Amino acid sequence: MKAGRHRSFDKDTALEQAMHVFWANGYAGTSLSDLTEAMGINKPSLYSAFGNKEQLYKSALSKYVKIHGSIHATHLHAVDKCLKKRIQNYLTSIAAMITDATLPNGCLICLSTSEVGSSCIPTDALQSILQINTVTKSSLTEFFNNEISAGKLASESSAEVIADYLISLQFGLAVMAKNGAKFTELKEVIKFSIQQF
Amino acid sequence: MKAGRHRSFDKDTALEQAMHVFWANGYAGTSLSDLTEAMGINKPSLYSAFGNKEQLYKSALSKYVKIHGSIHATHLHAVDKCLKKRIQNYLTSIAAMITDATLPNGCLICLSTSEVGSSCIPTDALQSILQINTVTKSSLTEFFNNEISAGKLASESSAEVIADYLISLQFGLAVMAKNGAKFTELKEVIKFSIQQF
DNA sequence: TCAATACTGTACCGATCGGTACAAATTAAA
DNA sequence: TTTAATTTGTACCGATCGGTACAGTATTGA
Repeated sequence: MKAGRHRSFDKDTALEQAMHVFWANGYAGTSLSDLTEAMGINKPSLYSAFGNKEQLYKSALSKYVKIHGSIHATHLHAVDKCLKKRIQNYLTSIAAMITDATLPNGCLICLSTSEVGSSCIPTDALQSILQINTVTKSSLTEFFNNEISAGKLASESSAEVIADYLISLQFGLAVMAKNGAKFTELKEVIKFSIQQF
Repeated sequence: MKAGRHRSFDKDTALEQAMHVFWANGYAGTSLSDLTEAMGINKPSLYSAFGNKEQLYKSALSKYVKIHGSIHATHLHAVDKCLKKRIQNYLTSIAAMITDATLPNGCLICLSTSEVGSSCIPTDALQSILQINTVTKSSLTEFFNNEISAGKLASESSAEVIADYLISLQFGLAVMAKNGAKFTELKEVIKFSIQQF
């Protein structure tokens, strides 16, 4: 056990609370007071545990990807279902999350991407955002290439384009959720949007 | 002619420059210094001509809808083309704008909608944003209902759902543009996304 | 018991935030 | 030529921004 006074808060739950604040307000719209209030700690504790606002933001992005970003892809790999149904379940899983009443509306990655190019986003944070989107695109592209190879998807469009289509849909649904769209409405949109498959 | 010193700047071009700043940085990410610098005026001039930051923002939103929001719908009503082609042209027109190198990336309405729910957006501005999206949805719904009545669109989904689908696509493409997507990439996505029609 | 170590709370830092008071400057009407 | 009206630039307002110095308080190991 290390010497010295113990941290009086749980670092992981504090990070989760910070993530929720960024998720609701964006990077530019979040102040340190917003963060410390939600995390239940004061500024020196925040800075000693997480660095600064930008580093906390990057940590929050990572946590978001781990907790709320990666789960949906499991629906894509449910081998017993047809491709169309798997994509529908994938998108529906996202739609459920971005309209979940116990969470902020929308998607943190979509919101962060919307802030790309804003003069308020520090360079390092910007790189994190672009990196996350790059990973998403390449894993979706790989997925669709595998489906094409397996003969489960025949399209004039490349796997890359179809990946872009899915990502566009995710982003679009997330903004719709910000606008107050309900889960049932998004499910209807999803049903309509997957007729190509 | 009214008495008193004349305004030394053109109110309309100043508003247009303010619109570009909000378009690039969002409401929370835009400071008065950003605005006055871009507009080439100082704060008292800004306040006397436009009220305050929030009112200037609402004026910028209106101007955006007028200049960059309403034009695309003309493609939907080109009677000589089939519905699918008209929708493609509509979306392509949007894609061209949100990737136009002479303008900020993305779409101001999409960005504003992403900021809905953030604690930084004043209530009045929020109402403006929601109102714009409501108008878009109802006009698209009306459009699709007319197409259905004219026998040019047969779908299991209602006009409302199809309208939501188009809006979701617009939002999604706009966020893709923020992420650095090129016009040619978005055109491919659009081609894939309109196969239902 | 006593250093050494690590976290907490208070109180502050300079910079910037949105917004304005006020005087100088410019204009049209009297 | 004066008067009234309007805009301009400067210089400022209190509040909040992100960030930190420092003293006090726990805690462990010696």
